Amino acid sequence: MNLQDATNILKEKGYKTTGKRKDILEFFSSEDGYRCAKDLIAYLENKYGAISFDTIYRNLHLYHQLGILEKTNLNGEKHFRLSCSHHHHHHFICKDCGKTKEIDICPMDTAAAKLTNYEIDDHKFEIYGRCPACQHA
Amino acid sequence: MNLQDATNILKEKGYKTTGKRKDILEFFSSEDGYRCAKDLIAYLENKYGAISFDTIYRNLHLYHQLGILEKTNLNGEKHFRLSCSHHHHHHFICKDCGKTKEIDICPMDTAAAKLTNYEIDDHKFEIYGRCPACQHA
DNA sequence: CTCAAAAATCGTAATCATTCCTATTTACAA
DNA sequence: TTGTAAATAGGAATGATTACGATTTTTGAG
Repeated sequence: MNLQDATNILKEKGYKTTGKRKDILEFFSSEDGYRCAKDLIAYLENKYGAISFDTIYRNLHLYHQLGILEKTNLNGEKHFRLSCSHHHHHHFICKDCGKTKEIDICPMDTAAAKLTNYEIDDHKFEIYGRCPACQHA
Repeated sequence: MNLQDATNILKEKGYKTTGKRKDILEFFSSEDGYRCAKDLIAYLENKYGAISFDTIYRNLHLYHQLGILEKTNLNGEKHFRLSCSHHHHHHFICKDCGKTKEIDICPMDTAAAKLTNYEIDDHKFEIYGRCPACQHA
């Protein structure tokens, strides 16, 4: 998922392309890992001086709903990153910097076989720790 | 993990066995799945009329820290269940009733091999959906 | 280009889960 | 039984998120 893809999705679905929406996409493009609302607010306040919570959360939800952002919960706070839509995979997530590394292992195929009669909607496989860079810092 | 195991752990570590602590353990013993602070409060208020948040959260944390309760985050709310300490496994979690089913698959071994130089502290593998009972309700 | 309708944003108040604080009560070891 | 450290009460404070009426902006038709 890149900036252009995301903008196309917005247009296709009939959402308006506003300056703030572009800024939010640019923020997540420039960041490489999971970021929370607070991080985004800091980025936008740097440019605009003040920003409404409504704008922040409405757009985070919209982007998540459109599949543009992935969401996860890190110690009680929602975090987002640009979707990597090319293929299904999971992530190692650094607890210090939020950066991620793709893990191409997905245990769902074998797991689903053991869940006959269960309706499966979603799953999560995440590994938490510290990336090489943060271990040295 | 059963009620007796949990009580023993408390004693061993020098924590006092109070009436409320026993009630909390009984609540989680009687429930079969992930429950949140709100559920616990409802249960205890039924018995005591009122209960301090402090008591609820302090004890939830204590039990989690002692390995008596497992914790997970379900739509921004912390949920707990009695630890199943006999062996390492993961869970299917019903979105409707919170009940769980053990999954004996853990992808960590193969995943860790792909993360040399990464410090791995923790991992989560959860499957979400609806259990057979809730599909019929 | 202009204008109106719909959508988006603003500023702020409200909500909800959780944490924190001080006074009081309780468990339990001596 | 008694002293004391630990636990609880009751409520205020915090922090993330949601809600809402008023205002502004985007966009597309004319």
